[in-house]
Amino acid sequence: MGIDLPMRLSSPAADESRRVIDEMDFFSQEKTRQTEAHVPAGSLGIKKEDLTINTGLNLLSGADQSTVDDGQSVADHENDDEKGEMQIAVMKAKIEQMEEENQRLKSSLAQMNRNYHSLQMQLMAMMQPTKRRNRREGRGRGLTAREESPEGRWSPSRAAKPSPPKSPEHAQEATMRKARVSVRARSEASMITDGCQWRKYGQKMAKGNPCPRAYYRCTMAAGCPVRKQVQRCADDRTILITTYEGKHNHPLPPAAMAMASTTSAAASMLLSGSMPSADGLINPNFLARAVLPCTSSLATISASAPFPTVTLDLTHNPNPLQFQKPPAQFQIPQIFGQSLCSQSRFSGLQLPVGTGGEQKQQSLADTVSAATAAITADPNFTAALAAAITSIIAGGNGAGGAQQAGSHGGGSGDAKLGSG
DNA sequence: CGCATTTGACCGGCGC
DNA sequence: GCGCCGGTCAAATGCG
Ligand SMILES: [Zn+2]
Repeated sequence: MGIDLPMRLSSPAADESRRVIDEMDFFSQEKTRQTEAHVPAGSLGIKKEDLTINTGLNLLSGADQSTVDDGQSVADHENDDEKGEMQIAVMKAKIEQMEEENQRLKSSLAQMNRNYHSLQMQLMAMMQPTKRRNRREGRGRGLTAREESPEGRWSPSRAAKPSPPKSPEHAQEATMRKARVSVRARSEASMITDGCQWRKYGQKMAKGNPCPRAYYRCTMAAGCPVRKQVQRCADDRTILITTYEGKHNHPLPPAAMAMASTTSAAASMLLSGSMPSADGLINPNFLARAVLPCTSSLATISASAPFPTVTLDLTHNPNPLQFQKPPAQFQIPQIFGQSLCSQSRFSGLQLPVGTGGEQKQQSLADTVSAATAAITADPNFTAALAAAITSIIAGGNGAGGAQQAGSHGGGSGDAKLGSG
């Protein structure tokens, strides 16, 4: 019946299943991260995604079956009705078995999907229900009674600051959140393309700077806490300073991945300043090289600000200003300072930036993306970085930045920590 | 119509 | 307490 379905389903079905797997993977991660959250037994509908998934499975097993069947029938050819019937019976039995298994898988998947959607619902519920309180309702912001709980919106970053950490886990998050990574790159464009989608939510005139500062937030996923601010250097307007804050909530496109894991890695490491002494000897060096393998750039850590800030300098700018910039730096940076100033594989990084509007798609060639791509291109680095970060973070105090790096290089993860 | 950007108002922290 | 300042919000507006 339905068995003679396409055998060519290979590509589309495979695609489908792959996507499914991705989802499940993501789901599992999410689940892991959210296990603590209590599950309100609510009605959650199964969307068509379920159908899609099931269909895919059916197709797969069906195709398998049909293939076998064809072979058999051809081989047996003719005569021997009994034999043929036997065969048919056997085949039917097999088919039934397959169907059973299919059913099991189906239900299993359905279950998983339910869980997934449940979690998603919870997430949505956490993000949206409060929506916005009517704050500037009557001109006075706090005047109107707050009917809704002050929580509910994606409070984390905001609320994390003043309130004391409730658990060590939170402490870790808070620490991470404080971290910032700023990237300075040469770019004509108003904003560098880093693979993420950003929505502008504000713009201010900086004090000593004629150029305004723009505030963006990540829109790739609902509730993604990542923010970034973009500002042009006052002295050299060709230099764009992008400061990232927070960690992404969701899987990232490959282009953004390296960037994110890089920054996240740097941040994580720097924040874990309390690195265990033994490891401390090795890790910093490794990370120093890992974070920006062969870049003619500088990475500095500034402790002057309330939050630790990692600055990646991709400008390769002879301009002495940036070198003398921060008078108050930690001693840690020497590690970075040294090891990061070398080689010049990236020297041409100046940035092609399509000033014309049409090249948008190619504008991936923006500075950061270039660096990112180059970094990504080196599997060894990625894997090693992932492994390193994962081990450090996880071993240290929680899954903070490991999430990104880990998810990326996860597969080939355990590469060459010792290669350096 | 739904989305993103613009833009003035507002808030909390900080220094005076 | 007041005002400045950096950061954020959300109505209005623009755009596809
Ligand atoms: Zn994000």
